[in-house]
Amino acid sequence: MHAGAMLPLESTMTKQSLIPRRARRGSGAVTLHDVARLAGVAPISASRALNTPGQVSEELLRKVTEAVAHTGYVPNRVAGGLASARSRLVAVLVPTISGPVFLETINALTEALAVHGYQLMLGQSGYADSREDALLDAIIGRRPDGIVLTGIMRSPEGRRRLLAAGIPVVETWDFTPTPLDMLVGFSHVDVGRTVLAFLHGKGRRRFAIVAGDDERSQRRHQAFKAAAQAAGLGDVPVIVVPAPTTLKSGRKALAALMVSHPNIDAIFCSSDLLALGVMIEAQSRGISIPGQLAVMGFGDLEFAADLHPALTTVRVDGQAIGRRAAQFIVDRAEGREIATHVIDIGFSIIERDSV
Amino acid sequence: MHAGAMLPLESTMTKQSLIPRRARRGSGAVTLHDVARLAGVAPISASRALNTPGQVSEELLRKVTEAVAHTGYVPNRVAGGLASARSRLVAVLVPTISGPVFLETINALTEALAVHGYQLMLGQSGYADSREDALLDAIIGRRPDGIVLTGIMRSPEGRRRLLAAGIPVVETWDFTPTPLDMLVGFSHVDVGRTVLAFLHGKGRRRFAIVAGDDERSQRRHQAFKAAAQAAGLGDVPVIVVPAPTTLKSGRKALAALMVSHPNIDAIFCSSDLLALGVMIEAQSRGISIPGQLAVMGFGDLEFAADLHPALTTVRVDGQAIGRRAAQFIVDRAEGREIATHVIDIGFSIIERDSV
DNA sequence: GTGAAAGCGCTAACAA
DNA sequence: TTGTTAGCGCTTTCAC
Repeated sequence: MHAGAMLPLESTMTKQSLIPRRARRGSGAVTLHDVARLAGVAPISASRALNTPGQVSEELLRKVTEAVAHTGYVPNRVAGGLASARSRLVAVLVPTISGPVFLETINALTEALAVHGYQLMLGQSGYADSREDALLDAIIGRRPDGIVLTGIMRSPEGRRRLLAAGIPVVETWDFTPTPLDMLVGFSHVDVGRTVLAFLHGKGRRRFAIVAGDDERSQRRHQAFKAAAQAAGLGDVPVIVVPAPTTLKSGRKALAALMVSHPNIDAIFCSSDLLALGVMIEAQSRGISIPGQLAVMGFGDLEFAADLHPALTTVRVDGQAIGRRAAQFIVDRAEGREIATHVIDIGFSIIERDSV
Repeated sequence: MHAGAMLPLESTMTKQSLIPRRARRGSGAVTLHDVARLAGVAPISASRALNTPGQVSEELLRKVTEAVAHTGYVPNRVAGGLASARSRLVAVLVPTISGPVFLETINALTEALAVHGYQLMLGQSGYADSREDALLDAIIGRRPDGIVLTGIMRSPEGRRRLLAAGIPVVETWDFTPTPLDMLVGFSHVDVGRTVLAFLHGKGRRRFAIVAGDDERSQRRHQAFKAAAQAAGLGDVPVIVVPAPTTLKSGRKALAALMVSHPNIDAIFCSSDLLALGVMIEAQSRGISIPGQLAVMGFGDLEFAADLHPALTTVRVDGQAIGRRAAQFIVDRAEGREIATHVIDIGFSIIERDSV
C-alpha cells in the first residue's frame, strides 16, 4: 500500500510532508501514484489512461490527463520496464562509429525505433573480439528488447551468451544462411566477384587491391582475388591497411603500388575514403583517372558522386538495413510472428566516371 | 520472501519446477536469488559480493563467484537501477550523427563512460527544436544519470523540463557563461573573429562565407562578418546551405559565388566537407588554391591534412569535449563535488597549404 | 561481516 | 470499465 494512505491525516498533504520514519526516500520525482491520487483514481487506472487510452472512459482519461499536465509527470520507464519485462531499449553494437559506413544504418535505426517509442543504446566494441564479449554482458544486463549487430557474431562465447539471454538479435552488413537469430545483410563474397567481373568487362586486366584489415573487407578482396585467378588474370597484389580506413592510407597505398606494380590499370578499394586517397595521390602524380587507372570504392558515401572524376563504387542501402532491422525487433517485441528471418538486401555497382 | 523458500521441499529443486500458482512468471532468466540460493547465502550478501567485494569475506566471495560462473548469471541493471536510483545510463542528444563533427565526441564519451560501467543512449533530434522536446521526455523517462547535449539548450520548455528532472546536464560544443548546469565548449563568436583576423593577416581582403544553416555555423559567420565590417572591409557575401553540409553544397556554393562575386580571394567554410567541395569545384574550374583563392574549413576532419593542397582549418578537440563531459557526469553520479561547472576547451587554427 | 525487511515505480493477473 | 493484489529483481535501511 502507498505509504501516505496508512495515515488518513496525510492523504491531503503534499508529497514533501510525507516523511516515512525509515523507508527509503525515493527520487523525489512525481510518480504515477501522485498523479493517480490527484486524479482521484487507482494507480493502475492512471497507468491504463496513459498506456492504453482506448480502454478507459472519457472521464477517467480527462482526469488523468489533467493531473499529468498539472504535475509535469514523466513516466519512469525503468520501473515500467522492470514490471513489464520490456525495456523498450534496443542496443546496437558497432566496431566504431568513426567509420562512416554504419552511420546511415544507425540513423535509420534510431528513427524507425523512435516512432515505436524505442530508444537506442550504443556500444562500440572496437575491432577486437575480446572487448565485444565484455560489452555484451554490459548490454545484456540492461535487458534490451533487441540487439543489432554490425557484422555476424563469430565469437562462440558471444553466440552462447546471446542465445542464453534469449534476446532477439539481428545480425547485419554481412551474410550467412545460418544466422544466430535474424539477419539483414548481403554477401561480401558476391561483392568481390561482381566487382572483378565488372572491371574485367571494362577491359581492365592488371588489378590491385587496397583493403582495410577488418574481416569483411578481407572477404571481399579474397573473393576478388580468387575470381581473378579463376579468370586467368594471375595474382592480384594487395595492400592491406589498418581499419578504420583513411584517406591517408589510400594515398600511401597508391604510392607503394607505384613502386611495386607500376603498370596496374585498376584498383579496387575497400572504402570510398581509401578510393579518394588513391585519387588524390594519383592526381598529385599526374596519373589520369580513368585513363591510366580505374578506381573503384565501396560504400557510396555522400561525397562519392561529387568527386572529380565522380567515383564508381559499390552501394549498399544502409538505411534499408536499419529500417528492416528495426522492423524485425519491433515485430518480435510486439509478439508478432515473423515469416522470414533472413533478408538479403543486396548491393549495386554505381557506375560513374572513375572507371 | 522468495516464492521458493515458502516451501522447504522446493529449496533444492531447479528453477523450472517452481511454478507459483498465479504469480507473474518472470523473465525466466537467472536472478540474484538463484545465485544466492546456490551459494547458500542471502541475496543481499550475493549482491555485496558482486558490487563491493571488499566488504565480504574471502569465503563468501568464493561461493558467490562460483555460483555466478555456474549459472551464467548476468545482473539485471534495470532492477538495480530502479532500486538504487542510478541507471548508469547516460544520454547524448545530437542533431544528427550523419555530420561527422560530433563523432569523435561521441566516441570519446562512449569510451570514457564504459570504463566506469556506464552505457550511452543515443538521441537524434534533427535540427528542429520541436522534436527535441519530444525526445527529451523519452530520455528523461529513462532516468539517465546524465544528459549530454551538443549545443546549448535554447528552448525554454526544454530548459524547464531538464531542470525539473534534476538530471545532471552537460552542454557542449558551444559557450555561454550561464549554462543550464555544466558546460564543455568554446565560443563560436571567437572562432569567427579569429578566422577573420587570421585571413586578414595573410593579406586577404575580399572575403566570402559558405555556411550551414544551423545555429552555431550562423553565429560563427555573423561574427566573421561583423569583424570584417569593423576592419573596414565592407560587406561579406554569404551563401547559406542546408545542414548537414555536404561536399556538393560546397561545389554549388563556389559556382554561385563565381557568378556573383568573381573577384573574392578567400572563403571561410563552416565545415571541412564544404571546403572540400569548394576545392574540388575550384580545381575543376582551374582556379588555383591558395594562389587565387584561399580556402578555410572548420572541424579538421581526418582527411583535411591529406587533401591536395592540405586544408587550413579550425580544429576543436572533440575527444577532449567527450572526455570532460564524461568526467563531469561520473563525478556527479559518484557524488563528488565539482569545482568548476564551465570549461572553455578553446580551438586552434591549423595552418596548412590552402591559405 | 551477514542478514531480514521494506520498497524503488510500475504493470500483469485476477476479481468485481 | 475500474480496482485489488502481488510481484518484476534488485538495493537501502536497520539490526545483529
